[in-house]
Amino acid sequence: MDFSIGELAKRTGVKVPTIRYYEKEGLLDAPLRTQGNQRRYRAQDLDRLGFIRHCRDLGLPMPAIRDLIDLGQHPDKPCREADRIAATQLQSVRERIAHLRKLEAELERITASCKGGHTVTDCNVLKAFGDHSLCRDEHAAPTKA
Amino acid sequence: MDFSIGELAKRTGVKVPTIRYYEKEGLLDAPLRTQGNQRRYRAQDLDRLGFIRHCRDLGLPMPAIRDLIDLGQHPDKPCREADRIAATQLQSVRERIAHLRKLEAELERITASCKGGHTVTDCNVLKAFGDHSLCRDEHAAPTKA
DNA sequence: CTTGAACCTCTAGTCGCTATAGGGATTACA
DNA sequence: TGTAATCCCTATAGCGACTAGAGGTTCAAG
Ligand SMILES: [Zn+2]
Ligand SMILES: [Zn+2]
Ligand SMILES: [Zn+2]
Ligand SMILES: [Zn+2]
Repeated sequence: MDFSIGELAKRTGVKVPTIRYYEKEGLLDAPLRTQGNQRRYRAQDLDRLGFIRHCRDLGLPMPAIRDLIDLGQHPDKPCREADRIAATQLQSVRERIAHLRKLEAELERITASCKGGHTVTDCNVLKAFGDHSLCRDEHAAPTKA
Repeated sequence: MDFSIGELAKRTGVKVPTIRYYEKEGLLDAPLRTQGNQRRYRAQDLDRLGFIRHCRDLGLPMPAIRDLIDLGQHPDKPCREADRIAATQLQSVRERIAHLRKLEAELERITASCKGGHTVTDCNVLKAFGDHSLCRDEHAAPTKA
């Protein structure tokens, strides 16, 4: 019925210190304890931790996961908030892809700029790294709004 | 000839605390000081900071930038190391893009799973967030080697 | 009952900055 | 020369999501 934190870790693939961290951050409820102060979990904790893990694997930040857990406990609330979280995350992922694609293009150009010389002086890679005017596009990190 | 840290910040777009941080981390040489202990920079520092900024805008981690700066100061060294840094960064960017594309696909599916009901119970978004078996693909974060 | 694995709390480190506090220096202008 | 505004200094703490370690306690198997 009840199981230890190590057991929970084994069943979910989440490391033990991470589980304790999630509890401290309020994503997992504080479980019951043995007389010797060790945590004992139940099936519902397994579900909750699986939910958290999957959300993390989708890249959601912890505040968003907290909000989703809240929603799951108030099933009569409107679903707008959950939808908005999904849409926001999708947008954020797309922005990151767009940014990385610019970096990819410039890095392709830079790696190609090695002219086969043997020394740093002969090679244009270092110049390409240092000189943005050689770049085709802007590629600075977006201001994380 | 010489200019203050604020002036350097203005000319490069790098914030003042960031400049001090780069100095502490050994990317920028410690500049001369006024009698009142304020930093005074010269043209070569401007170049160096520009180089650093551009590398950061290309996503390079600071150790790689340190290595590139070292190479720039020993122009007779072989260029292999610079080429390797560029190739490594390109590969890393491509892996991140591949990962984010998987997230994008799953998040598209999740946002589309809102069936138009008004409450959390009616809406499938929360279920989709919690249940990886509904996903088409693996999408866990790659172990950052 | 003894052993050894697993558990506990607490602290600090990761990365690349950014923000704040509490002071001192420089500069411009009267 | 006085003074006020603006700049600069150091040192420390915080961000996010963990991870690693120290130093000590409890549990379960034999
Ligand atoms: Zn080369
Ligand atoms: Zn560039
Ligand atoms: Zn919905
Ligand atoms: Zn999934």
